[in-house]
Amino acid sequence: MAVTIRDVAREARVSVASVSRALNGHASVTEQTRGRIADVAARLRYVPHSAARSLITRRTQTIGALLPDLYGEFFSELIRGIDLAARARGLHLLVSSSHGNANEAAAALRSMQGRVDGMLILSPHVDAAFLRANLPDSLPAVLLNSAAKNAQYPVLNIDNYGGACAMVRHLLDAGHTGVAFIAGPAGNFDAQQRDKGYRAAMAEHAPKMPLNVVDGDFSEEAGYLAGRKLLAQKPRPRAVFAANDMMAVGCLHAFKEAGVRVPEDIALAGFDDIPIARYVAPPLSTVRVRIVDLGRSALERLASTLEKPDQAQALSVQTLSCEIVVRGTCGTKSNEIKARKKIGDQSIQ
Amino acid sequence: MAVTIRDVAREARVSVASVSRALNGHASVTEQTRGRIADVAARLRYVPHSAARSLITRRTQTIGALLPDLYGEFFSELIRGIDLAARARGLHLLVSSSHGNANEAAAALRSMQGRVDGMLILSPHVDAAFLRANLPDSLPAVLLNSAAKNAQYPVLNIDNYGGACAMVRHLLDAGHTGVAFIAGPAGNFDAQQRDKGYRAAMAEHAPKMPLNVVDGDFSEEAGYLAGRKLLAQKPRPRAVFAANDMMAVGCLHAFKEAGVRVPEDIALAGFDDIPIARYVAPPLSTVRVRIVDLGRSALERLASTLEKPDQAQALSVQTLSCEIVVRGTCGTKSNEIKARKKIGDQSIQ
DNA sequence: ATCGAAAATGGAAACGTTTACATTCGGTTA
DNA sequence: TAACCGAATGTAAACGTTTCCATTTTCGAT
Repeated sequence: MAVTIRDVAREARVSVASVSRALNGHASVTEQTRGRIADVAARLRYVPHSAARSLITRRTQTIGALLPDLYGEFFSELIRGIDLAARARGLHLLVSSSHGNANEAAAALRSMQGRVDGMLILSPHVDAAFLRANLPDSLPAVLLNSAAKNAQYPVLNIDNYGGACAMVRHLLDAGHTGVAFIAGPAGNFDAQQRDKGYRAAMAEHAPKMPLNVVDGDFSEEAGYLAGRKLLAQKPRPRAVFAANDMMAVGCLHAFKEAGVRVPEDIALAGFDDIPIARYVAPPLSTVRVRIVDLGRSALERLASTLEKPDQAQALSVQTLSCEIVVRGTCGTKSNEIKARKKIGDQSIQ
Repeated sequence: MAVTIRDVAREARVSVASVSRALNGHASVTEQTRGRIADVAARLRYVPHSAARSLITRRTQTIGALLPDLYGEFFSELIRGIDLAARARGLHLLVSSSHGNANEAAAALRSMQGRVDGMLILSPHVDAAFLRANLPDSLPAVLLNSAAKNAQYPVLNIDNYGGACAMVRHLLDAGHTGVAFIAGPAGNFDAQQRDKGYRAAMAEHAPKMPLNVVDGDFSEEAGYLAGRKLLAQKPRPRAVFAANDMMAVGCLHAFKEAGVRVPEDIALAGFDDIPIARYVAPPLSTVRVRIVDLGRSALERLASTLEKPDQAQALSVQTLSCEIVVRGTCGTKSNEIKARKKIGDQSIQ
């Protein structure tokens, strides 16, 4: 049925070994025979059977991406970044969402076993114990936005802390005396780091102001509710920093609904710079995360680990910088394009 | 190194054949031995080597998705739908974007050869000739939003035509005497169908009104330029229907910039219902496409073809219905949630 | 008890590669 | 010319499964 290496060998009057060598660019095969073999292979439309090849080489040329979900612009961009880098290296990409559920994640991890040369794992929930239980030691992996620094895997994080600091500081610099914070879900690593950034910046630049944190869970709905709660506070906050953009958008709706002007009455800022941020009215000031770069870097990190497996460099934690984007909601005069401020180190430790 | 079926067999004091049968749920293996084997396998953390299995079964349990790009909410949602259905069936998902380039698409197709049991191909550009040249006959595939109805593959389309008709009719019913249309890129199948829908609806419901089509390419920028062009027309159009939401958003900016009120002075509508549509001011009326369902249906179609390969049902063209979503920009009083109107057949032909 | 059929199990081939090792073949050197 | 050497090519083992077929076991019927 399908044409195999044997067919090519027979047709080209050589052994299968020569075909293999010729097609894989090994040395020690005459230019002439190589040419003949290539011709025959092309004519027969020969495509090596990848399973057979993987069986003997123990390589699949595929990397797996385990995501908590596939919903929303964040994952879309992340996958795009990963795909970009993967294609540049001739690697295939096997994606799987785990729906947040730990059991499903474990199952996904197990079923990817043997199908991939390495894993990219993005899950705010995975801890070292989970990985030890479900990832064989032999399978290289890179963790994204993970708290598991104790693990034996390289970790790639967003500079949530630095970004939050910078935005809070920007709001304070703009003259807003009090800055409230809408927090993210409790167990989420990103949310925790942003919260820490808020607290640190307040402590440093407005030590006398009380902290003002209301709960949230990264959803638009939670942002809306938080917005209403903030409006009900007796001395109304002058500025609000939401732990992500979707909550900021919900909060903005609450403010509009109540007839509160943004940014005149209350300044507002988010985190992530999702596309929607540019389109709400007024456009949302936020902290930009270069998600595509996150995906790309993660894949490149993994790929280099794959190429030289015994490199100790793998064990470090890298942090990707963010930048604040000033648009309409935070009450600074500056224009969106000009007022970007680079923050954060490219890499820590 | 890795534990193989042999290790399990030795440990359980049976032959490899029995292990294989036990683990694959074949009949004719005692409940007792099955149990013992399962225990040993679990204890040893045995995971079958998928390449070895694929080699002999000629199945990979993986389907490939070829996309023109991974940019934007459309693909994100599509992948989500595909992943949802794939996981439900225990299939893996290999994604690859081709960057629109035909050569790259061909390369991607070739390199997926043998790694997948079937392909989902979304590309407004692929035609029958391309497929014949790059897809082996033996590889099942489902085409999405493709014009290639002459091909030997099942096709799944969005009801672009019906959706456009319905929206134009809605605008006319709302009392807007003239409806202009911002077209999409010339070679794009979706764009063509939406254009046809516009013309058909105009011909049927406003036969005396002249057609009014300006060029576009699905980008926000093109929408903005088209908006300015439309404002410059001597009898200014009363309503504008953009072939997709991004152009509608750009158009909206042009209108706002010129101080033209929407929907009082000009009504506006888009197509796709991307998330941003809800957040612009006023919220954009549009035609909703249930992208997740498109992905899900495509995968299920492919999976059923995989299960019974010789079914003739494969060759039909299926069309997924759209619904119009009335929000703020089209000058109807109705509320977003209530005013959805189901249109289009679930399936044609 | 014996037989036979059915059920359970085992042996070994096959899947399509890569690669270590063996062989052949020119050509160069003593 | 003999001996040798390196390059080119061939042979066959190995990778880890599944499955066909053969063999053994079980068990009910005679």
